[in-house]
Amino acid sequence: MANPISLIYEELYRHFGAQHWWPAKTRFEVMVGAILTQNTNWSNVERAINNLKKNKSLGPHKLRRLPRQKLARLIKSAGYYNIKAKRLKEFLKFLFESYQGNIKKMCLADTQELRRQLLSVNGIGPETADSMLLYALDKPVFVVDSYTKRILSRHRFIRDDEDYETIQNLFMQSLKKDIKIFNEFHALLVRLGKDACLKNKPRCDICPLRKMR
DNA sequence: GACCAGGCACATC
DNA sequence: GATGTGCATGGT
Repeated sequence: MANPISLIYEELYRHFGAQHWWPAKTRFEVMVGAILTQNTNWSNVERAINNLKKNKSLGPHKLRRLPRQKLARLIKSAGYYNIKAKRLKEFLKFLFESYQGNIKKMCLADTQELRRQLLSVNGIGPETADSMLLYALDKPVFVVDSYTKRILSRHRFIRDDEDYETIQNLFMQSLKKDIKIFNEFHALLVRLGKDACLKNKPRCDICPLRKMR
């Protein structure tokens, strides 16, 4: 298991410790959060989620009944609120048409089939689909996000224009197919990415990965 | 006031 | 098929 990718994992885990992701109570809350967090700071998403909870709307049936305009108002803090309200409605339409609004049924489906279905929903791209699969449905899929790309390309493990699937395959072929590791690793990469040291500089002297350059 | 944040779809060339 | 643009709030 001594490949560069698993060494990165071990180094980040040693440095930051467990991240306890995804910060949500239910599978449905994870899926809603996955759409709301698109290109948006998590603290803004939390306000939106809390508004949905206060309004007692954070469940498949309740959210489906909520008018789109009302939904948009409640999730305003998450930014792009009109488009995200539309995307949530598209997702709910899929959830009810394919699984009768029942997430347990969704869990029973084949991973690759589910991924293909999620990607066919307008507003759900690879990162959102994979976040749902891993963090809501416990499927062994690695989530690639902008931090993952940036960190790996800064450290010269990938080209900076490498595509999603290639990066995902790199992780999935280098690691044990274990949802706990996939969960923790992605969260650790986000944790590292949030560190100021990597933001606007190609290198940083306190980066826990500096030895691996 | 500029810049950024746990993307994605769509237009245009 | 690559590249550009709209979507929008709240923190630094």
